[in-house]
Amino acid sequence: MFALIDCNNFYASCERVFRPDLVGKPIAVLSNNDGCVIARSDEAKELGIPMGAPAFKYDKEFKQKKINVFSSNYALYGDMSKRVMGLLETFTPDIEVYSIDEAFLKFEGYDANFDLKAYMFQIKEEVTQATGIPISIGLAPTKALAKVANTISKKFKAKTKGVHIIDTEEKRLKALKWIPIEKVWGIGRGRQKRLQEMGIKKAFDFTNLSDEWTRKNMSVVGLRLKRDLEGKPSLDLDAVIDKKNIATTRSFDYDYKDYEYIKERIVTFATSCGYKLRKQHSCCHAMLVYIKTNRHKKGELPYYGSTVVTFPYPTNSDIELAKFAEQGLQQIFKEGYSYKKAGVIVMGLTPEENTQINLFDNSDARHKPLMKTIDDLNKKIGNTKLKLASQDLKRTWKMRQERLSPRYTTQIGEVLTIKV
DNA sequence: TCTGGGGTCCTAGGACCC
DNA sequence: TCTGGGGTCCTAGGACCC
Repeated sequence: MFALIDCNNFYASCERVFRPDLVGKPIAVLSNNDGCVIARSDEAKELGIPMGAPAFKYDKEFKQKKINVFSSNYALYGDMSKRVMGLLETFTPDIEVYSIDEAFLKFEGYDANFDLKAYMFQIKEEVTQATGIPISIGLAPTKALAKVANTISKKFKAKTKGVHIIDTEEKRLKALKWIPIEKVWGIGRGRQKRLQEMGIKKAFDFTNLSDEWTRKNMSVVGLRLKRDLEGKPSLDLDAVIDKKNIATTRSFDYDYKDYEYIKERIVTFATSCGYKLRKQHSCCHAMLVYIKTNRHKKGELPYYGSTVVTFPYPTNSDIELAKFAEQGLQQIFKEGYSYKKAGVIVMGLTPEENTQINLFDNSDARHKPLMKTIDDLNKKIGNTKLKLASQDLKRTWKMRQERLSPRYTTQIGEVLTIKV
């Protein structure tokens, strides 16, 4: 059996852990730059705050409805996630951390007499008790069905108490006849449209299609999904492996035309990728650089420029990455446009140790100890105090975060103080 | 003025190999 | 007239996820 465990309204719940006065009150969490709503508590959902709502359009409503609004606090969410996942690992060795707030657990070889249902409730209680984060659990013979079960557990919270199990054919059919096709894991906008045109409304209708049709029109991905929904396990736990791509991309606070400004941003994104690469002991062979104009602005010409720079050698040195990033930018930058967003994605990742030595062109060997020194120093004296000369020294990761909560669990200066 | 960021997998087609 | 058969690797683009 597979369990899909997911944290309820995760970011909003994290904010609530250290603010018990907010229990029962509406909470909304904003994206980077305080752009739009990316998480809501149940209360905020009931007040009609939609997912993705642009913050500047909803400011009045936030005030009127007394919604507690927060900037995203990834230091807090990341740490809370680690705590939850760490606890889940104590219940089974077979676990796949699927996202910051979700994990699949696999239960294999349990005795028929073993009460998995009671075990699920035990997990739920222990996690909530130890972290303060409420969770929901779906348990079923396949991953896709566990996802369905999880949806049901949340939709009918009063009845399920946050745990739903699909362990009989009857329950499977009931679930599939209930769940709308667009709510099924793996059915996005494109496939939903096609299926609905064919009159398919529920997951159950989808499972009635032939394997041949599904394979032909939805590739093996669709077919695996269909089998999984039929209760024939076709998706297994994915091993946790190092990332294959690493990206740093940001929207700017305003639109910018100036090459020097964009260059500084791109270089900073490249060094951020370098840091993430070194952290997982990888080098990269190539880098995609892109810039784009503001798609929401009317009357201005839209432009999207992107290019892939391949390197003669793999590297994770900020200095070299910055150089390649600038080369890429020069290829795509066009005067006269106002840019709103840019990004750097490093690709072709290889392990740091066994990089191939090239006869003529190699990463500067001196950079390795230099980068280590920089990383260590930054760790000691504060995040990204030490920078490349091509970065702006005054700029401290310019992001609007006007309603940021304290980093309660990762900064000693920001832990809760108790007054006696 | 203000609209997020970071990933994965699959397929088709081209280039190239023996 | 008739023009093999089987691979690999890479890239771009699509679809999807949280």
